[in-house]
Amino acid sequence: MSGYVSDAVIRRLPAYNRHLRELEIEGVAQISSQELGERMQLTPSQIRQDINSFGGFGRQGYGYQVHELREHIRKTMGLDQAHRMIIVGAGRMGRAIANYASFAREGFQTLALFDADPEKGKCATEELPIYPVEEMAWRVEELAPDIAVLALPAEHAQETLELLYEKGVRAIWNFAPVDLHYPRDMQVVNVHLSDSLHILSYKMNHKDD
Amino acid sequence: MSGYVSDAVIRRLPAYNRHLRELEIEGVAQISSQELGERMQLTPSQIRQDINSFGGFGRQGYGYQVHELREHIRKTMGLDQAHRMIIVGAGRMGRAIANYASFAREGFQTLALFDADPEKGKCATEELPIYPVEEMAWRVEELAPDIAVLALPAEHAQETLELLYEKGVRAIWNFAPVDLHYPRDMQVVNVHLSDSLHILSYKMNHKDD
DNA sequence: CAAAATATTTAAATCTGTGTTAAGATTTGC
DNA sequence: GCAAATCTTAACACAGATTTAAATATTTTG
Repeated sequence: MSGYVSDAVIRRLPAYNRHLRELEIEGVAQISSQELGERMQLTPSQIRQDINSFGGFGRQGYGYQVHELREHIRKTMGLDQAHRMIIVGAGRMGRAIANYASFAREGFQTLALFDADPEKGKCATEELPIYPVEEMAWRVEELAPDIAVLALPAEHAQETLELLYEKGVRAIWNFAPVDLHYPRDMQVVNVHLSDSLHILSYKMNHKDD
Repeated sequence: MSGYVSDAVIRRLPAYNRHLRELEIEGVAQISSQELGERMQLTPSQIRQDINSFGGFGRQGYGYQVHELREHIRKTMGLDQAHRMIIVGAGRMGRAIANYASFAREGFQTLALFDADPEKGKCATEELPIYPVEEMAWRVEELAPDIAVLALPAEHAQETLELLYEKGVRAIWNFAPVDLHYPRDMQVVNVHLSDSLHILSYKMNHKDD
């Protein structure tokens, strides 16, 4: 049990969490790999192998305890801990993320936004402060966020990452359409919206396969 | 040359397009897999194999013509054609997408938004109409979009997809945190923001690997 | 200008990670 | 206690990435 967790499994962990949460809400206490597989559109064998790789409990002839399994996954993903976020770039995307309530509910608290033009887009009813980028260096030291969201123009993403690294930030959630370079001890996850839309476009052009 | 294009390559196509575009802007006319590999953080061999799989010409002892290669990739991805989009859900995310200028520049035109409460969020300076969801059925027939963006609560995503399918929409860009079921002749690409953030959280908890 | 050296892609072979299948082991429920 | 259900583990198969060898183009040099 509980050995090396492969990349492929890590990418599926959030889906497990999501589906198990639904099951909990529905009041399902236990489930078999067969049934879970149908819901998640995965083969039962893959589910068994996945779950086994990060700590295999599951009772033979019985299935998995929904709550127990979910708690284990949540802990593995670090979702039992609170996270402090800042958002760099207060355009529509930055503000949309800032106000996406479910992140806060899951323990990802947004502390502040930064923008080159802090006045823009004031209309939205938000209680979060928008600071000018010039203040970022010292404010970051003060706020001590552990995650920074990059929702700014591609051309400023790399330099911003470097400043944030200097100030102690070690995790980046990047929405800028650029491939960043970063030190080994920094964690970066990209959300390349444009890429994603282009893949849809590709698939539309190749319905046959 | 030009045989089966693997899924892994398809996911990398947008990155190729992005980097080649940058090279074009910089005025670079030709490039070797070696040099491109450094920029993209891929091994030169992978780049050569990738490019070869979707029609590879590149001149031996010379490299690839930047413009020619990019045009080929753009055509492969269907980016030479215009696309008509509607957005279902006019919350912050929906409106952020609607106003993301670069999509329009790339030929993805947003025609309209739909929302259960069409009055909400009127402050943003937008020229796009927001229609009530009740009108979706007939409006979709009239507008004839080829892509629908789902930026609505998870619980309404599946039924909306089904209605859209009925009305002829065959491509979905899904932002709702749910795994949709859909017919074989429909193309769906997911942007699971929450999942992506959770993966970042996981990585922060496992810096060692 | 021809021949050798260099750079670079192409194509085939190998390796690695991931998913699937199948056999074995454990628990449940009657 | 036995049959059915279900997980666990190991073996197998496949896709994707890397390495190696071969082919071809360009540049250099005498």
